[in-house]
Amino acid sequence: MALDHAILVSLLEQPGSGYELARRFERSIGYFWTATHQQIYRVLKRMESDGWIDVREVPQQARPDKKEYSVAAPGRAALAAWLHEPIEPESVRHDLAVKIRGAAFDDPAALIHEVERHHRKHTDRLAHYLAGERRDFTGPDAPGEPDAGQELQHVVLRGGIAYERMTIAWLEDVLATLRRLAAAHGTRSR
Amino acid sequence: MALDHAILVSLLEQPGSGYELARRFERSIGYFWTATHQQIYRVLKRMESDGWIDVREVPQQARPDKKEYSVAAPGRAALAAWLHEPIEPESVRHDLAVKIRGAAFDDPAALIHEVERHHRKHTDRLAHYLAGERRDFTGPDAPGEPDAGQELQHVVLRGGIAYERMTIAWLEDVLATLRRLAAAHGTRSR
DNA sequence: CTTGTTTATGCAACTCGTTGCATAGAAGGA
DNA sequence: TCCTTCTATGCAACGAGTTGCATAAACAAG
Repeated sequence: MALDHAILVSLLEQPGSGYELARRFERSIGYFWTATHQQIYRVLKRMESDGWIDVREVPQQARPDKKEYSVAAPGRAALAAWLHEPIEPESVRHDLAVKIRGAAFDDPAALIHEVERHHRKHTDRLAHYLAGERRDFTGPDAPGEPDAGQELQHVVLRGGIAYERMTIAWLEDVLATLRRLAAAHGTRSR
Repeated sequence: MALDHAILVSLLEQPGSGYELARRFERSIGYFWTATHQQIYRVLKRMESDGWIDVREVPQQARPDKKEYSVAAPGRAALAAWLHEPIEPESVRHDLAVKIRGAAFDDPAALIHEVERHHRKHTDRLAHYLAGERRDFTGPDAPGEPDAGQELQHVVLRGGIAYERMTIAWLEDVLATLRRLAAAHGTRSR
């Protein structure tokens, strides 16, 4: 049930509306947690009725009004309590690995394009992370003396970068294996 | 909905009961997909009524009878169809990263023990994977001429190994960051 | 002989996540 | 003028995943 807490952290870093949160979940928070706008609105409603967050109606020109949420004291306490609880290391859900093992019962060569597509996506994501890192942390426009929040955001981003680099290298390993199998199969069937 | 397909792959690699599948999901398949026995029994029931898998009652001595499932032709066809569909790269769910960013609004030092605990767990898991790799693929008792299925299982296992190594290195980065922040905080508060 | 462990299967209730759809104001282009 | 896009919020239904509990046969330990 960490979506609650992910939203609380995001609102502590910067108050905002459900819509703004949804966009953050496509970017920075989305590096390690995904959520759709429906999920977010539902959780916001629940947390508001529980008194964890406050709402403020913000009239806007040139666009619809929005509800800006910010964390209230009980929400902060709930987050602190969660931070002190131990959690289990994440459970993995890797569809592509299922496909790779499944390819043994089908045509391994047919997977090559799919794996190449994933390789491109992860390469793009890595470039995006690295651009964000230069912009916010290591580039010339980055703040000179980072505070604790920035240090922690940076170490999480470094995790995302490490993950993408590892994944890209592994996908290249997968591709080499699939191509070797495809070649061997071609030889045998002739 | 890839649990169906993960089960089909596992049953193709080796037919078995719901209980046996649940144990595989704690081991090899569990490297990239998790499932509880309730989930597994429920899906097995559905796939059986859809004609994707066949059941065989197997009487056993010294333990309760079991139902051994194996993949039927329609199940194999369903798996093949899924293999040819493109899938989106996995969505990440990393509670620990939420905690790390949340620590900016609490005490970063309080997270150190939690991160150390995760570090130990991942170190154990890596050792377990490496033992499995030696046993099944690179050790002296491993088969000399691996078939396609074994090659593909090995490349997936190499992915698990790469993931654990990357995670362990990142957790060390996180620990160094937390300790630096804790020391700076201690200095400032004096 | 009772208690605990392993194998083996399952129901019920609940929460979480996904998908499809609906509404609505404002801006910009065809 | 109509169509699309962007901002902004939300409902309803469904499917996936989790948690707690229940049953039962066999064996091992006390």
